[in-house]
Amino acid sequence: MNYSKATNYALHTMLELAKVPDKAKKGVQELAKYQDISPTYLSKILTKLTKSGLVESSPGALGGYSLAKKPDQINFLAIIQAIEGQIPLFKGCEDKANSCKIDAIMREYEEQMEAYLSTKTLKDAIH
Amino acid sequence: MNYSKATNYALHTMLELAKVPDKAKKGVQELAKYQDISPTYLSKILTKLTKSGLVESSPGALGGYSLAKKPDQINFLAIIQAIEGQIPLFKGCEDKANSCKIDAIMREYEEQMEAYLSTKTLKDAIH
DNA sequence: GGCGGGCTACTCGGATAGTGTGTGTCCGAGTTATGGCGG
DNA sequence: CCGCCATAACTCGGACACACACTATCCGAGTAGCCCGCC
Repeated sequence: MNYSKATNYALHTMLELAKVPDKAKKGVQELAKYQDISPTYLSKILTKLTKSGLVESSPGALGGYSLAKKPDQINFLAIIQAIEGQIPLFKGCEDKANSCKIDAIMREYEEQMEAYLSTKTLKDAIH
Repeated sequence: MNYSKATNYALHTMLELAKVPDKAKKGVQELAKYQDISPTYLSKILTKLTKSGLVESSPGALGGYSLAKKPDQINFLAIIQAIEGQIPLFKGCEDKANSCKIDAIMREYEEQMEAYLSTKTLKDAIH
């Protein structure tokens, strides 16, 4: 139970994109070199971020990626869920109906965590 | 990123042990049948719980497992960490020193989660 | 000088391994209550 | 009737397959800017 490396890469990549002024484009090569990973792998991560509507891609020469929204409108939860998926972090006992208190506690726990991550935006990460 | 099935089994097993009055013993066979898993596998889970000091085992005939403490003294965090280990759920950038704001946010997030799970005990799960 | 085609740099997406972890099973060893046997 | 011993039931721990997700790479396809040559 821990977040994948891809989530870490995604957060740092988003932070890099947030640092440049006003949605400027950055190429995968440059972003990958910053974190010492292969550009091809980072490309797959960026694809997920694009499909989630967090970044925008410009194909062709001089292309690259840029933020789709302003840094203060992108929260951590959206980034994490874009990579990890929206799977619940605890699969309770589906069969034994609703009498299971454990499920209730874990579900409440999950909601609280999502609420916390929703309040943290990229703007908070740029000091 | 989600909790393993073993954690789910562990929580339900602990809950079963908490339901019987005053630290009564229960065999692995009985506990396993309750969740439709093999007794051998559940035995491995109970071994981890024993090493963490959450349950006590009685070898020999008529042996079994029982809670080591009272239900209101066993919180969810202890059970989860006994199974999952105490690994941090987010490995930040160790090399790039302390300037990384992402690490700070995620560390704070982790602390808040542990604080929440510490307040929930087995007693809360028995209604 | 203007226009079009090839070139290049970049993203996009799928296919494909390697690797590690979680899941589950099997087997032998150690431990203790129970029942039987002999004294 | 009492004590010793074999047996059974259970836990304990390691070793071992198997499946799946994560990680990472490679390759082909598509797209857009740039340069060169032709008209």
